[in-house]
Amino acid sequence: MNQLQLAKQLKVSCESCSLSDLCLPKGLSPFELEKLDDYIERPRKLEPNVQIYQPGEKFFGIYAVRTGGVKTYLTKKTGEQQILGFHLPGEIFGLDGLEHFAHRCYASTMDNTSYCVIPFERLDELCGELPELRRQIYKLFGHELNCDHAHELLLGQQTAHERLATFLLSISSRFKNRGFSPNSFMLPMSRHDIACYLGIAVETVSRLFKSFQQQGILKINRKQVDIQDMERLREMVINCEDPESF
Amino acid sequence: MNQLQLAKQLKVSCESCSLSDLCLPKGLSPFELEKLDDYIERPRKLEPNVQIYQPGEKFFGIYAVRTGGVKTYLTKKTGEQQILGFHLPGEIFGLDGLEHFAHRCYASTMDNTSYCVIPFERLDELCGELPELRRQIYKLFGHELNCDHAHELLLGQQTAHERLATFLLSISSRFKNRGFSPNSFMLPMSRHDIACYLGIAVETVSRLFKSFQQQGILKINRKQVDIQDMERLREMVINCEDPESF
DNA sequence: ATCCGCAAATGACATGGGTCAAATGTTGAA
DNA sequence: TTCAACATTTGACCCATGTCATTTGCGGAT
Repeated sequence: MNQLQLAKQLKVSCESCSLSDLCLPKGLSPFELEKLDDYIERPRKLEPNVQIYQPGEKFFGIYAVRTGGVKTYLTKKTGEQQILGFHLPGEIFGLDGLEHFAHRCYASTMDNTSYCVIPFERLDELCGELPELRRQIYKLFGHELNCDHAHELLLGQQTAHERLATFLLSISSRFKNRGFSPNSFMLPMSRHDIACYLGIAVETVSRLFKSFQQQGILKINRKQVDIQDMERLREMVINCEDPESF
Repeated sequence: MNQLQLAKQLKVSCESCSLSDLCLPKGLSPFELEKLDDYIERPRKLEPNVQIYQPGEKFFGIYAVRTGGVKTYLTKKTGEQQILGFHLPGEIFGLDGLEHFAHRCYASTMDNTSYCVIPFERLDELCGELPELRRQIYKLFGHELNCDHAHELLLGQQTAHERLATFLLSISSRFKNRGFSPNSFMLPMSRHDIACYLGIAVETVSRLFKSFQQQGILKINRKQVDIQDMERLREMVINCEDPESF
């Protein structure tokens, strides 16, 4: 096998990627997809708890998670962090770099993780030619914004148990969308990260998991979650927003 | 004066708008500006507490505040709202509609307010031709996202007095950017709205204003704020983020 | 001016969830 | 297998804020 063939094999192909209908290429025509495909870097692999970027670092492109999980977060000088989002396979991150073409937050892996990088300059050039790609970018962007808005509602107005319920429903529906069971899944993040995302203390997360379990709403063993009463979980969250849609 | 001249006079001109260096057109060439200008609707005027859009409503375009002030918010079924952002003259809102081409949150005036609407379909067409306009849009997107991230940090990790200090610094620097005094300004929103934005109770806002005043940090009379010790205010907020840049 | 209605401030009290400390699990390295 | 380091759980205590009730103040209408 010569170099060329090898390179071709190694090259990531969006078309063949099992996540392509969840990721950026969703809705693009084969022609458009091929053009985009040429630009995407081969997946990178990282171990758990490795930093991908930090504030001030140059923005190169949009990241797409293939396997594992990534968290994005800000920190206070005193060290506390606020996790902004968890990014599961098929989801993207890195848009925080768009304002100044430099990142504003941190991104780290939570697990063994592989991801693609879509170089932004190339993507932007393509956007000039492909209206459908532009639309896809807008959608992606609007989705990020709406996720952040839902997170603000959670942080500003929900009680601790509402927050945890909202969180579980969100993870559940994201697994479901990806074809996995919505009732039984493995959380990719630590208790500490959950607490940090929800703006509550780790101890509170522990106590709430115990309480949910005692009420027969779920079974939990380390990171394995089994939702036993989805309806009760939904009743705990009474926003005007439909959590399914985030 | 014939109809045509009248129409031309009424037509809003970005070029002549005093806010143009804060708003979308910032950084566009005169040629690009003129093309964009043709599409922008004349400013609309509304009284205080009028709803501009609500969840589910079709997304027509990006809104730019000319005078007054606008708040965007989500609500829980129980009625509590979470204010997502305050939008002052020269600032934009409405990007929550990008995901599904329908809005996901509410937008209401807080004051007598006038605003422009930039029809999105036209804007998008122009984006195909004008790379510099695309870049401007990305910057806008990124800025919105970063503002929301800072808000999440505030809601998740800051104490009540840190929140109020952060809020005052943000408003102050936004007035400053617009050429007004950073030390003396009129808040366009009610105590209730401040509380709702900060995720705390109205009563807490009252008490904190009193406490800040007793400490000689500021003077406050209804909506008139005079910051007397900006440094102390800054010391109260110890994030890794520079609040000036939001 | 006076009155009305709403916004803001104030006081008294209650509590959700934070903090601290200790115990218990879990994992990975040697 | 054992140990060390770290994650998670549990318990006891308490404080920053929320809640509720009342008062005060302002601004618009008459």
